[in-house]
Amino acid sequence: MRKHAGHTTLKDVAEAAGVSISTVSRAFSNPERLSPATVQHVKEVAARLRFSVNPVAKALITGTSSNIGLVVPDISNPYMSTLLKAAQAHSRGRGIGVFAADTDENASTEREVCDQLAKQTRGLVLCSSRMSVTHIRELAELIPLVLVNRVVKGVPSLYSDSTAALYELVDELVDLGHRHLAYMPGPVQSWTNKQRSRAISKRVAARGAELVTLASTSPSYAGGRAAAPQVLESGATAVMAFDDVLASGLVEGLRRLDCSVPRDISVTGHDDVLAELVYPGITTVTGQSVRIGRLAVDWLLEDPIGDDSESALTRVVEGRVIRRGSVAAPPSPVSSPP
Amino acid sequence: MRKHAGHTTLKDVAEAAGVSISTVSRAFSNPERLSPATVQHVKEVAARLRFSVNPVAKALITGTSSNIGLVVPDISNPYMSTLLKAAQAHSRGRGIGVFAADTDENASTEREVCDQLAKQTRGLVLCSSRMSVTHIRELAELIPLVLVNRVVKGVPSLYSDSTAALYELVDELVDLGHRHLAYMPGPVQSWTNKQRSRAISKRVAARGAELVTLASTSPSYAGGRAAAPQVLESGATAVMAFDDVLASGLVEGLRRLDCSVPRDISVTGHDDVLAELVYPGITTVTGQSVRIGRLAVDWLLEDPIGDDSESALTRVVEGRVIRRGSVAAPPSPVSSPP
DNA sequence: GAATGTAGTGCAAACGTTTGATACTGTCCA
DNA sequence: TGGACAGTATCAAACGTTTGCACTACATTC
Repeated sequence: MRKHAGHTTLKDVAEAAGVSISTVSRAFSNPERLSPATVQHVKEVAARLRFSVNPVAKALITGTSSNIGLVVPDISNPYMSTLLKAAQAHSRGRGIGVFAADTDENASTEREVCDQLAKQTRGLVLCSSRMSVTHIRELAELIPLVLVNRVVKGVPSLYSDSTAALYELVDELVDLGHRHLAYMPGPVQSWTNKQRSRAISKRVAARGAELVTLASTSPSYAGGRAAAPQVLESGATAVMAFDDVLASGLVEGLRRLDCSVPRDISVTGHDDVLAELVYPGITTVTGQSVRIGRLAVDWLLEDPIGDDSESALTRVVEGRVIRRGSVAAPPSPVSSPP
Repeated sequence: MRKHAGHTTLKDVAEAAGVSISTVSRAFSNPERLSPATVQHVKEVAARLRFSVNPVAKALITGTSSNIGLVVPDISNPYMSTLLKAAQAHSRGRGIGVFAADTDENASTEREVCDQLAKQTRGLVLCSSRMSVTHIRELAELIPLVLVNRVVKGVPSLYSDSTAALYELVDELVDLGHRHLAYMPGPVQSWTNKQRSRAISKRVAARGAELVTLASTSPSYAGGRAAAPQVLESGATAVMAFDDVLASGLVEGLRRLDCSVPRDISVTGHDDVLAELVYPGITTVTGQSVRIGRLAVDWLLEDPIGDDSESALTRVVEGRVIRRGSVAAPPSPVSSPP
């Protein structure tokens, strides 16, 4: 900050321009209350002195800052980095800075980070928060909040609903002849994981097929890869993974076991990130990261004049299926010799 | 921030504890100047009132904040997200928050972002900065800076030097029999790109082989994939890519052209991120993202008592080769029928 | 020609801290 | 008994803004 070099302040500009501090301040924040001539003069002097207002002093006096915080469990997940990039670009367009923080999937780290952020930002976007409902509510008392991909009653919540898309996917798999499906779960604390799991098991049951939920692993590529033996053991002919990261890890793990996707096993992912990077491309559901990133920022910055009814506190974008090459009919059963 | 709820202040605590504001302040910032009894009493009251100091007021008065900024050209590049995570975790351990910003590979966005950040942070880590030397120097006057993977005279610069590792890689390729190598470049403004390009062409020339530098593409997976036809056309039997992202894109692009890695063409990457995710695993050079992230933070936070000699302004970590499955001997030339 | 209105500008308080200077209270020693 | 000296605690100024209020000067109205 300063100390390093004497930043120019309102006072410097005021002296140089021969006006009062308030006048300089108003030249920037409230120019219509000044004569056009004064405004122009002040702005010229300010530009010459390379003045720009000190955001921390401004934040202190106005009680609000031009920064928002964005908290994510894991920024190396491409879904999150895409969302962050979108949110950031969008905010910049509105003169708002984004304070991004990674919590390493850890609820208590998340809490610390949020407390820290709450006092320096105008609001927080919490992505896939791992905190307890209680803590989230508590935080919401302190600072405006938008929850992404999680719903907590009474707190603005924005998520991508992929129920319909997952139904569609299950239907396609069953229609292709799959009778034994598996679900590869994401982080246990994840709200989204519960949603996806529920949607899938509901539809699989409705279609009279069988679903086994695999043991939960690290929500990473390595985690997905490591789960491959477990998948084979389960006897499933199609695996629906929590997200693309797990799905692509699984595909690689299966390959190492000489099991080919989609010939031997079908695999689906979620979020449509990374899914086109691997071979074969993975059939997935869009996660709408870009759109959600922008919407979250907009909502957070919205004037809270809107009604507070429960329905107004939930916003949804719909996911849809993206078909790539990781799904096929199950291998025809080869009767093993008795 | 506040306005939403009445944050408790020093004043509130002071009243509740029956002491002066300064005493409360010192209970936190300078407890040895108070009697132990007072300190304990104040801290109890403060805890009961859930008080914690307002960082913006503190920043204003002390002229320094407990936040640092970290600026990256593209956070979705796994090298950068790994570095960010490391820097952030490390900073948190030291009570420092990290303000992360993505510049979309754009020098002018970067400049804006830095100016904005400069006034609210105690220092900036600029990763693979795309700004001009002039702008960087200008910024360094304003605020403590650490440059990562770029060297500018007079400004603290930290980078991973992979010259030796690249020499080693070139040697291995040539020793395997490759005579026609290609370099797939990264972003043109990238300092690292120049370094890698120079090291490779120097060594290839020294070994009497031929090197063609491909046209530069978007530094993304899609960019690498799209360059595959150009690679085939070049006649090279081994391609050294700027980084793993490009390398893995290229492998996929080649596969789509029915060209197998490493049977038909050898490919190497750089940074050791993503390189194990794809098939085949890509032979690469470590980028030391985690170590660099931590070192950068440490350096930025160091008391600047050290000498300012030129040598003290450069810190280096060495890259080393990681061998995976993407390198082999060139295919034996099949004489086409006349 | 006095009263009123209005546009432009300045004064000073406030935001929540930190911190050097200062005041208070004992204790100890001469 | 008085003075010196710690050890504690308070006072008040400062950081760089914003903003309600007051003030000036001039134009307009009666």
